[in-house]
Parts: sequence; structure tokens; C-alpha cells
Amino acid sequence: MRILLIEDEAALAGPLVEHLAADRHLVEWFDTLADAESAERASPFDVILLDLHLPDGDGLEFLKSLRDRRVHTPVLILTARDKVSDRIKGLNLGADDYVIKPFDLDEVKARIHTVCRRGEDKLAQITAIGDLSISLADHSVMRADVPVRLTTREWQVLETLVRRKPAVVPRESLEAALYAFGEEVESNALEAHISRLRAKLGKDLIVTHRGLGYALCP
Amino acid sequence: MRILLIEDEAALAGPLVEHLAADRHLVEWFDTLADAESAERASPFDVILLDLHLPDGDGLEFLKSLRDRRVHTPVLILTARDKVSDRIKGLNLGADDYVIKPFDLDEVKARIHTVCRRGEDKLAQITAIGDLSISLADHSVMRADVPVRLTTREWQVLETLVRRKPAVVPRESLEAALYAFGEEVESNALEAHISRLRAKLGKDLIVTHRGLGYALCP
DNA sequence: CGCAACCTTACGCGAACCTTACGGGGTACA
DNA sequence: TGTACCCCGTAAGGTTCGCGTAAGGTTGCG
Repeated sequence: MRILLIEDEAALAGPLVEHLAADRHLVEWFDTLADAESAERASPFDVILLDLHLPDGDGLEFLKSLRDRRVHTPVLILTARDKVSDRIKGLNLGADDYVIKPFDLDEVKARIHTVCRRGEDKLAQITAIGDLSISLADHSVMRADVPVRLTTREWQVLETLVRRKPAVVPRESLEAALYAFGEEVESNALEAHISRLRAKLGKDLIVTHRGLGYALCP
Repeated sequence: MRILLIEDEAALAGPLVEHLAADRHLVEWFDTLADAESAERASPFDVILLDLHLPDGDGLEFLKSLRDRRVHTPVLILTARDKVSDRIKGLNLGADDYVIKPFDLDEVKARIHTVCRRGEDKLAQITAIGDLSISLADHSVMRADVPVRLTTREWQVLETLVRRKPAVVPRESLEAALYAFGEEVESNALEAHISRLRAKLGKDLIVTHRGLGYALCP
């Protein structure tokens, strides 16, 4: 999952990034609203973690402009215990939840999880296709009851396909899910990953729609 | 798990009771605060689901009196989307989380789960993996019924891995568990400990997730 | 047939990781 | 004060492995 973290305290952000990365998420961390905004405009995220107190402006303004632009990405506010009014404003402006600093890393993970699931209902459950079952919750894949080990990249591809099932996902979207802003790749790396995924999970799982993209088998 | 549900709308409560019962929970449902309070006094619950708008009083009052009585049972508030201030008051009075009505049944389940997990005490249990058993309580490890001597550092690594099982634990988390603030280490000391642990406990116990961290075998 | 999109596979680099030996520093006991 | 022991950080050298790259094959559509 692509996560946008907007937080200016490195002491908080660092461990959080590590913790989420260990959960196979792609986290992009910015410490100013300006940078975060351009990243968000470049390509959409699945969740936004937003600190309200930032060097170059008010996080609530950012949230408001986001919603004004009809961007409905779930927003999780990171707030200090004593900033009650900020929390209220945030919820009124369309934030989905908040976490009180200093936060427990596992709690943030859990909140991200529930917040994401609100719109997507069944996606958090286990997806079963043929002889394999994919659990978005704990990032595991079983094929005929034996666990399959995927690499980070492979998992990211599979995850986005599952999340958008049964839609056809254009390769640009997949590449955006793999590579952070500024580290794009100029080769058929994506095709290579698809190929390796097919080798591990079966040839029929991912179907190619020529000129359009990829989709999971129906 | 014993769950106390306080909710006066039967249309909401009914399906929720069924859904939780299907998940092997024991749900007791009351539609007045008076009944709920006497039930709570009679014997403690593991979680309380609390609607704020009730025929015989304010749910927040109930919550406050609960906390005043030093009852720390996790409380999950059921609230309407537009009652933001109630939510904030609830959280300030010691509620643990809230769910917005009309709620998704699975979401309520998930929230109950996370809320309960916070205080859970897993210290007493013995973890068995393959031919070895690990007791967090008395800091001992047995391999095929013979005790294994671990050094302090080795034990700290193993313990954090057990506590987070089956999650992948980033190396930063492990290092944080080993070294206090200000006495960090700049070498591959952690890797050395992992290696020595593997020598003592078997090569397959700790699996490496390249770029992410370590985890106990599944 | 021709071309473009896509598949597969091998290769190689570089980073991440493993192993092992060494030595400092602490502790115990005489 | 000396000696024996052992924990543990350090560093060096070796190994593994993910991943991007590119070359050559395959598919499919006009």
C-alpha cells in the first residue's frame, strides 16, 4: 500500500517508516506540506498520515484543500494529546481517524488498516482464487496450503491487483505503486515481476489485457 | 469474550449480537443504562459497546461513573456521523475507540479486537516451535527437553521476536530493544547475535526477510 | 506479413546479510 | 593483584539474493 507520511519530527517519522516498511508498505515521507502536496498530485496514495503542526503551514488547510479537490483518500491525523480542538476540526473537515502522539506503532498500523477497509469492505478478508488464498491483512500468500514467499516488489504488484479486482489495472498504476516519486525505472521491470509472480502463483492468475494493463482472473 | 452491548435500537443491536455470537463471543444486550449498570456490577466484561443516546440517560455519564469506579474495561462508543463533539467527549472521558453508525459489522469486530489486544497479557504463555519451547515468564528456553543457555543479549532478541510473532520485526526495533537511548551501536552486532542464536537454537527458527527484518518461523 | 506489445530468461551488480576470529572489558575467585 | 573466564562489540571477508537490464522469443492485431 502506498502511504503518504507528513511529519516534521524525524524522531517520530523514522521508526514509523521502518515499521510500516516492514509490513511491506511503500511509505513516502515528507516534512513539509509543499513537498507532500506535489507528491500527492503526482500520483494518488492509499492513506495519508498527517501531522497538523508543520513548518510551512497548517495541516488542516492541507486537508481542506484535499477535500476541495474531491480527493477522498483516507486521512489519519497525528495529534498531540492536548490538541482537542484540532481533532474536532479535523474530523469536521473530513479526516477519517486520528492517533494521539506519542503513538504506539502497532496501533497506527491497526488504524490504517481499519480506515482503509471502510470503503473497501471485503478486501481485508482473505481472497481465494483457485488453489491460492491471499491475505491482505498479514501479507501472506498460500498456495494449496503451503506458504509462498514473495519479495517486496512481487507483493506490491499482487496487492494492487487484488485491491482493484476485478478491474484492469494499467501498467502506469502498477509502476506508481512500485516506485516512489523520482525513482522511476526505464525498462520492463514490471513485466519481469509479473512473469516471476506467474511462476510462483500459477500462469493463469494474472491475465494480460493487451494495451490496457493487467487484471486478476475473474 | 464477554461483551456488554448497550443500545436501544433493536434494528442495530440484533444483527450485531448475531454477528458477534457467530464469532464465539458472549454478548449481553441491554437497552437501558440502569439494566446495563447492574449487569456490569454483577460481573465484569471484556469490552463494552456503548450507545450514547439512550432512553434513561446519557451514555457519557455512564462512562464517567464507570471510570470513577476505577473500572478500566475497554469501551467502544457507537455514535452517529454528525455527533463529533460526543465522540471527543467520550474519548476524553476514557473511551478507547468509537464506531460510526451505521456501522459495518466486520469493522466493529475489528475494533473490538484491537481494543482488547492493547492490554492483553501474553507473558504467562509458553511458545512452542518445533523441538523448542520458550517461556517468556521465566526467561528460559528448552530444546528437545534440554535447557539452552542464552546470554542476556540473545534473550532480548529472542524475546522481542516471540512477542511480535508472527510479524516481521525491523532491525531498528530489535536494536531499540537491545540498546537504550544514547548507547546505540554502530556495527553489525545484531547480526552477530542472530547468528549466535541460530547456532544455539537451530538454523530455521529465525527467518530473514531481506530489507525488512526478522521473524520467527511461521 | 509486419509491427508492436508482451513474455521469458539469464546475467550481473550491489546491497544486505552471514560467519568467524579477535580483543577489550567486566566479573569471579583466589 | 593476578588469572581465568566469558560476554559482546567490532571488523573483515565471504555469501546470498532481490532486482533492474537487455536480448531473443512469442503472441496478436491490422
